[in-house]
Amino acid sequence: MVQENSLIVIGGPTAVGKSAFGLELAQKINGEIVSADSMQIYRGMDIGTAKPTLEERRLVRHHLIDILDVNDEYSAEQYKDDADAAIQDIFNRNKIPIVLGGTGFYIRALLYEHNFGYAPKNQEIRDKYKKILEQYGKDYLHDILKQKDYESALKIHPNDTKKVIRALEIYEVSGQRKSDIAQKEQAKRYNFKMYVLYCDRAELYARINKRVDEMISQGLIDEVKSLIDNGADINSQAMQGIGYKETVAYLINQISKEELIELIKQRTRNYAKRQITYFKGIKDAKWIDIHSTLSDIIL
RNA sequence: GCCUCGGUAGCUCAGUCGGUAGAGCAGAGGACUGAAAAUCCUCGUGUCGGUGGUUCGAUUCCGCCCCGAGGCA
Repeated sequence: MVQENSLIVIGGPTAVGKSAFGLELAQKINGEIVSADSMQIYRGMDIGTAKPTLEERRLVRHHLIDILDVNDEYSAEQYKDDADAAIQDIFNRNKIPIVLGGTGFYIRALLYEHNFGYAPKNQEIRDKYKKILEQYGKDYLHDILKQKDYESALKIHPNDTKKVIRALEIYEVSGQRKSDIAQKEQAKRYNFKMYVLYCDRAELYARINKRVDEMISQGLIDEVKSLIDNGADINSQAMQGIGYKETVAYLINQISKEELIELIKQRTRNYAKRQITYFKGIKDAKWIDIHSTLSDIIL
């Protein structure tokens, strides 16, 4: 499925300025944007995800934004398929795809061979192991994984029950061990040039703080309220997004408005740090300072 | 003015029956192969408010002073 044509990939932590950068780039090189953002994919989540405006989307075509309902589930594997289709479509129209977003896992799944195997989500299996977890504890759960997939058990910390359960799920659904099907080499699926935007930490955090203040004044709270009024499940994947679950806590009077704002800022900062760590792991990426100009880096 | 309770890591606080101190959060670093804005791992020296005294030794006991909260006049 490797393409002859090359695509451009832009990653980086939240609030670093990816969208503006991508918009400018797309217009210069006749490109279209393929979003790699696990939250902008949901309809109705606009303010809290800093989604590109309709105007911006009119200027440059964006793919994989607003394709899901808030209560829909999604996965990296589905993202890979959807992004493949969008990229193919863009190539077919002789334009350049610009994959842009902060969800590193999606980008990696798209760019490199992962061989997820046939092990889709299976709620029954998850519930079964959750029950075991509640009854017998983390270590017991981890011991089960040790018996079934020793190698994976070594890699996954017993406290990381979410990953322990997924490994068990893979084994039970597919009959294969996660450690067996996971590919080590991770061949590229596309020809691409990847860039990660960065700036120093203090500046990034200042940008985040400012952006959160803007989200609040733009009506984040009303956005969450209306999502809920329209039937959004508080426990859905989408509602776990930063800014959303905190606002829910505010709406049921668990925290004050001041606490809400501080909490969103803090969580967003924590998240940005995790993103940076994740992108560091993508070796083919070139890091570029946000203060450099387009011409400094492209072509 | 008097009384009481506080003043310990950036923040909230614990603790030392006298041998110079530790949690949570923040912050930093890391992991991540069908949930990823999720989930998880590692990292804690700071004039223990100031000053004098008792003591081999005080952040811990005593005196005085400063700051904060509350109470009584």
